[in-house]
Amino acid sequence: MDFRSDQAIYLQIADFIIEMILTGKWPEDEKIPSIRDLAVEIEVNPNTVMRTYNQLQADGIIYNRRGIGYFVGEQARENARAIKKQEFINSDLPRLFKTMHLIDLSLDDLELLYRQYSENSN
Amino acid sequence: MDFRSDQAIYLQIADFIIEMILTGKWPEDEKIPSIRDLAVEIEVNPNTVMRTYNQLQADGIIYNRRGIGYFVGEQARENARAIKKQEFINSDLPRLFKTMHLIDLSLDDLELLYRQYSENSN
Amino acid sequence: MDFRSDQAIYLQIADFIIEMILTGKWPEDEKIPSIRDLAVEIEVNPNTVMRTYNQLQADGIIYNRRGIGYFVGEQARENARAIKKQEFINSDLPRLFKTMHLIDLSLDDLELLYRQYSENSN
Amino acid sequence: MDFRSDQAIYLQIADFIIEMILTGKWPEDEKIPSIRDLAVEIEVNPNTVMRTYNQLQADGIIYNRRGIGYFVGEQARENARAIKKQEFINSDLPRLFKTMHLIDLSLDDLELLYRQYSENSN
DNA sequence: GTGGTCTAGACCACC
DNA sequence: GTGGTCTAGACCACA
Repeated sequence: MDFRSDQAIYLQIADFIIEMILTGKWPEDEKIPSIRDLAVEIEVNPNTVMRTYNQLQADGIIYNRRGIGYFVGEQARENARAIKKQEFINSDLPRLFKTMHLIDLSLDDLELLYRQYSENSN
Repeated sequence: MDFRSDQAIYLQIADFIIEMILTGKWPEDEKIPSIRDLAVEIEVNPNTVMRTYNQLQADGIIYNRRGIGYFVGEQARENARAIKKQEFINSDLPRLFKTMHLIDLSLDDLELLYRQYSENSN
Repeated sequence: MDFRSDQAIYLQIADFIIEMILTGKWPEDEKIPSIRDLAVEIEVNPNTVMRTYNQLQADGIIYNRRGIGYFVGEQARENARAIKKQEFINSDLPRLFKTMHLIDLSLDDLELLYRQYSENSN
Repeated sequence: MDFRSDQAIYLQIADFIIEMILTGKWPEDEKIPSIRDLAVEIEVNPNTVMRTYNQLQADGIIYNRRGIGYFVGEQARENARAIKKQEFINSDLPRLFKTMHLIDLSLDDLELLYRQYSENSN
């Protein structure tokens, strides 16, 4: 796993976990890697992973059983998707549209770029 | 002026100035507010405004006449638009599209939201 | 049985057993569930139950006959009540009163809440 | 400042700050000590203080201005008192009353203990 | 100066 | 084994 430098590592780990959940690779109530294991695997300090887990727990996406580990929460997929969607619509989109307007980029242009992106990611 | 906490203030000021230029409110060669005046008006430290002006000058969007002040540069609109566009396509869009995919938001959904946004901003 | 996360599970189990004893549901010299059985019933690790039983035995509330099981001790009710009372007065109450003072809750308010609680628990 | 060992230090610091706010010693919009300063004063690691500030910010009790510091939030007194009160009524009180019942302690007994406590804290 | 992040390593309670 | 807390110290961006 390699990290971008423009965002905190613990947030990028959170995005990774949310992706695992949203794509169904980590189903509901499944145990997720222990803090130590994940830290070793992605080569970061355990404290950094713990910070990620703390936040995801506060968001209701994962939960924790004492001495056992962390688990994917009930309805984590729905919750995570809802949270992400709200964030997206409330804070990303307005900025997106405003920028599009400023740089004179139409919806059609955006559609074109989207198709290019889709092709490249296949 | 109120600032988001997820981006440096000096960058948000830069965006504001670019918006003024792109929308034509500050035309080419027009004097822009002095560092001190702008700092007072938007209630930030003059150092912060200076940082904004320095960067915009480095980008060729504004220029400065010693002892007189800062001015909108020649072809500032074109330059600013080109810079914004590059930024947008290279760094904003990919993450945008990835998020859209994760939260199951289609281009059609986006179009709908765009129309809602357009109506509200009128 | 579901556990709060703000206290060790083995202590919550101890509270449960003490409650059984104080309310007379488990009378003196009666055999209590085996470690294994209780562990299965409340879905915790047997080690955790063992820890509870060890402590209760050390407190003189239960005793154990090798190969047979654990039993409610002689005068377990009196002992348990005395221990709980000491704990309560020495460590719970001071913090309680301090909090009451901070949130501006009077003895009269407390009395009111007590009546509400009594009604609901009937 | 000396800390009990039965609760995390960062939570005890939070309680201290809430007390400062509730008693009016730190009024609304007042700057609170910087992370470093408070850490030096109470002789803990800055990370520990930061943890406290993070939580209080999440609770809406303090807020932060980039590069300047942390401040007592708007209506922090009301919010803090409300949060504390909810916690108290929902989680402390039921346990309190249950324990009182188990150890055969009446409201009158409690009142007596309260008066003793009040005298001692003067 | 301010906070934010990260690492390294320690100790602890708990399961 | 698990997580939770704390320290020490570093580096960074920002105001």
